Amino acid sequence: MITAPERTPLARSFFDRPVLEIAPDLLGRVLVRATDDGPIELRLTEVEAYDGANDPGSHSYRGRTDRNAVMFGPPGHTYVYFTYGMWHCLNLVCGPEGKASGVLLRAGEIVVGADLARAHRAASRKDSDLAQGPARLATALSVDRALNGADACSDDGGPFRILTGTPPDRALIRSGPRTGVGGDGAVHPWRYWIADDTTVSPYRAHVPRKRR
DNA sequence: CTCTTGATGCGCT
DNA sequence: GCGCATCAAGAGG
Repeated sequence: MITAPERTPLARSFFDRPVLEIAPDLLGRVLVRATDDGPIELRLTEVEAYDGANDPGSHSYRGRTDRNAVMFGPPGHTYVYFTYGMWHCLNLVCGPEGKASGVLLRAGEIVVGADLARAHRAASRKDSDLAQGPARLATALSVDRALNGADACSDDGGPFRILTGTPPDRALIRSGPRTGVGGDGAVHPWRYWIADDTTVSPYRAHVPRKRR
């Protein structure tokens, strides 16, 4: 069978590189989420890099725990965590193995299965809102912790695949501080997005929560 | 459009 | 206990 080049799955070696190379290179790639009701395909428009070794913003900064264990495993797998008491966020583990780095998938454009995504995202009205933000993205794709550690680089019928897609012109790639990351982690411009794309989430600086 | 706030579970110190 | 890689609704401009 003939496979279009943009439909070629990314090899695991794609993720076995320094995370700061991988993160901008993920823009324009297509994440395929196979659900029981059918596929949902997401063109990535916004990501953030987390580098466990030197990065106080990373979940793996203080070493391995039960929660972040998959970040220390082989690249090309998912890392799903639960936050703010009600949301999930989806990351891709990057190599080299042992570095515990990863990329948070922050936003994208639903290119296939918008009806399925909308069913998961009852609050959304506009198509551009469906995956505009990390927890919205995970909700639209029906991702929770049951999918933590899934292999996204095998074609054995698992819940995820990642296709080559059509990366944007390098001139359209922007970078800046990561959303919601404070402290020493705020200095790194490790958020990457596609310029002028309506599915990119609005930037919010880190704000310590007030006591009540 | 922007800004504020409540909702909520749990990992970590 | 504190604080989080957040979202959605509501108020105000």
